[in-house]
Amino acid sequence: MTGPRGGVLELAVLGSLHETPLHGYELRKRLNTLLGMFRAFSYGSLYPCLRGLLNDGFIVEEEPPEETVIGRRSKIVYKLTAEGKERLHELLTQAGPSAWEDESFGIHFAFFRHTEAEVRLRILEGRRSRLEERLEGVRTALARTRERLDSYTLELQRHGLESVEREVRWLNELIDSERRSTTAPPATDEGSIPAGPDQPQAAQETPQRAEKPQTDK
Amino acid sequence: MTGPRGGVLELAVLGSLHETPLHGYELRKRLNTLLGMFRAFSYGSLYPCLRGLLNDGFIVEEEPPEETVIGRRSKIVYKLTAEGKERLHELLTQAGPSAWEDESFGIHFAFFRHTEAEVRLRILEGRRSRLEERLEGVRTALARTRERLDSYTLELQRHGLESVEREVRWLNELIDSERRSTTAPPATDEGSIPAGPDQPQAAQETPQRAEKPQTDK
DNA sequence: CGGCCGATGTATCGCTCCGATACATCTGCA
DNA sequence: TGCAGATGTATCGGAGCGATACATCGGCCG
Repeated sequence: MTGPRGGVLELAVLGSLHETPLHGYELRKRLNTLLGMFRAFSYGSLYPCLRGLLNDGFIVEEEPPEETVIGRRSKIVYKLTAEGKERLHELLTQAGPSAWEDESFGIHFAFFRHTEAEVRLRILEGRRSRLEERLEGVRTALARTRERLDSYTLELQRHGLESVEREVRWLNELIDSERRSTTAPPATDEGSIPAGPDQPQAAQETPQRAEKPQTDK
Repeated sequence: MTGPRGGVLELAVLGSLHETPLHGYELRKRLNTLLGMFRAFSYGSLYPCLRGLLNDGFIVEEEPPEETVIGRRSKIVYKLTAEGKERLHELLTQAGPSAWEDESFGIHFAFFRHTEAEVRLRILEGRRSRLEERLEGVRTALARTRERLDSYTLELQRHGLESVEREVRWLNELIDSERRSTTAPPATDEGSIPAGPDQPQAAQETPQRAEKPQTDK
C-alpha cells in the first residue's frame, strides 16, 4: 500500500468513480451530497487518497475528449481501472467492524447496490449489534451510577438513547426486508457466491420501507 | 499552550474534574458513560491532554489521604486548581462554532448546568442553524441531481434527513424551554453577568421536557 | 495455598482525517 | 472592463482514535 490512504476514503472514492469518471472537486461534492447528513470529506484527505490510488494503479487520469480546449485544461478527471474495480469488489465483500462502525457504515450502505445480499445482511446485523452493545453499556453504567444527574445531562442521555433506539428499529426493518427478498425467490444453489467484480445491473431488490409514514407527531 | 491538547478534550476533562477529583481510568469511564451514545474517548488523547493541563497548572496530582497504604499507590488522582476553574469558566463562556459542531456540542450541552443562560441559548441556536444549513445544502443538491438514485442511496438519504429533522425539533423544544424559564422570572438587572468561576450550586432551572412523555411505544 | 483470570490502572505510537489556507482559472454580470 | 463568486488543485499542522504494552489487585476454583 503505497499512499497513506486507508479506511473510509478509499471505498468512497472507488465507489463513486465506479459510476462515472470525476475530478476532485466534483468528487467531493458528490460525496458530501451522498453522505452530507453524516459526515463531510475534506480535500486534506481526498487528494492524498487520490494520489495513493493513482500510484497503486487503481485509478488513472483520463484524457479529455480532445478539442475541448479553450485555454489549457486544468481539470484532472480520474477514472477507475480494472484493478480498481477488483479492489472495489474486494472492499465491498468484507463484512467486519470496518464496515459497521460509525464513520464507515454510511459509505458501505450507500454502495449496497453493488454488494452481495449475504454481505449486506451481515453488515446490517453487525451494525445492529454494535449499537445494541452501546445501549447495553450505557444503560448498565447509568443504573450503577449512585449520584443523581442534573437535568441537562439527563436530557442528553435521553436524547442519545432515543436516537440510537430509533436507528436499531430502522435496522430491524431493513434486515427484515433483506430477509424477505432473499428467501422469497426460488432457492437456487445456495453455496456459490454469484457476483463477479463487475456486474453492471444488480440494482434491484428494493428495501421497501415496510411501515406506514406513522403520521409523525 | 504547552501540551498539544485542544478542542474537545480540554473541556471534557476540566468539566469532569470540577465535580470531583478523579484518576485517568475513572475519568475515561465517566466521560464515556456521559457521552457514550455520541463518542468514545481514548487514552491516546486523554493522557497527553492531562499532561498538558498539568504543566499549564490547570490541574494537579492530589495527595492520597495518607495512611491508605498497603503497597505503594499506583493511582494518580487529578484535581482542578483555581486557574483550572477559571479556564473552565472561560471555555464555558465561548459560544461559537467550536461549541456547536458535531464533535463538541454534546460536551458543551452536558455541562450546561455551569453555563450562563444567555450562552446556552446562543449555543442551542447555533447548533440549530448549523443543522438547518446542512439540511438546506443536501436538499438543494438533491433537487439539482438529474440522475435517479438507487433505492439504498435513497433510503440512506431519507434516514439521514429524518434524523437531522428530529434533532432540529428537539432543539426547538429546548430553545422554547430556555426562553420560557429566562423571561419568566422578574427582569433583574440584565447587563451584568452573574456567575463567577466557582459557583457550586446553580444547578436549577430545569429544561422541563415540554411535551407529555408521549407514551413512547 | 497457589495459580490464574479479568478488572483496574498508566502510558505510547502510528495513523487517518479535518480545517484552514493558498492560489489559479473560469463565468456571469454590471 | 473589471470584479465577485464559483470552480478547481494542493499542502500543512494538529486532534484524537485504535492497538498495544505492561503492571497491580481482588476473587475464585482446584
